[in-house]
Amino acid sequence: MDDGEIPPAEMCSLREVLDLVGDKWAIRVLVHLGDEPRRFSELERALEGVSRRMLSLTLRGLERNGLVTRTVYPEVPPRVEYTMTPHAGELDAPLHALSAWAAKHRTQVAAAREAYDLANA
Amino acid sequence: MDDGEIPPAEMCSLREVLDLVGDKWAIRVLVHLGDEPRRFSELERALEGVSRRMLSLTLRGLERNGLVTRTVYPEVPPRVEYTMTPHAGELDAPLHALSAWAAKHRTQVAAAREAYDLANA
DNA sequence: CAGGATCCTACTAGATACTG
DNA sequence: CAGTATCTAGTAGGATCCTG
Repeated sequence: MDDGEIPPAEMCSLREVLDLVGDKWAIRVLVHLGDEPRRFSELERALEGVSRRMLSLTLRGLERNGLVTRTVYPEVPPRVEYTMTPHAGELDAPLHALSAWAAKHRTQVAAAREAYDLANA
Repeated sequence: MDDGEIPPAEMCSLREVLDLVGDKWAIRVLVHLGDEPRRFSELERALEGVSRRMLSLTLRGLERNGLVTRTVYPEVPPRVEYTMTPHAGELDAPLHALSAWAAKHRTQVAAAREAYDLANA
């Protein structure tokens, strides 16, 4: 038995990451944060389709898990800036690897889907 | 502006992968499949907590997207075996990278969460 | 053995309105 | 500006029963 596969011990790690950034908006938020601080309304405009509520919840989750820093400036009108933490920055490489996989296999996946749907019409 | 971050073009790739394996059971199924063919009941026992329904739906989804092959042996009682496709096999490395990140940052994430919860008690 | 069909519930997320 | 609160529709998922 060759053992190139993922041992059960890593499973929980995998689930942990997905619980952190697997939902609909978390990754988009992180990607759009990049290394520049962004304001709430900037993100709201950039992430087309996100509701205020979901953006708020997503940011709170990311902040809670230490992936995003929230800074409030005591001005009028209020200004709040969100920044990626170094932890989140290190997620960049793994995410690249994932998206590379997707790019490479996109057509095959699409073809498989079409074939499947055709067969089960 | 240095540009180590993920360009928007990769965003959709990322979402695609997550749509493929981001749900509760897909990755666990893939991991447990490894390179050995597995039967439905094997998976059902191995993935503690999965319902028949969800295992069935998950497998169908993976099959539809070309990540899993389903083979029916015309025997009595019936035997069905599931196998990872090569495409899915190549997902291994990216997933490793992700779980490595989780392993490395687990304690910090946990600490961040505790701190956050404490602050917002 | 390997599921499909059905029912029912609990959480998710959108829309809208209001506040510091 | 940067959110929170409330209400509601849609969906994911568990339990149960049935079939080739």
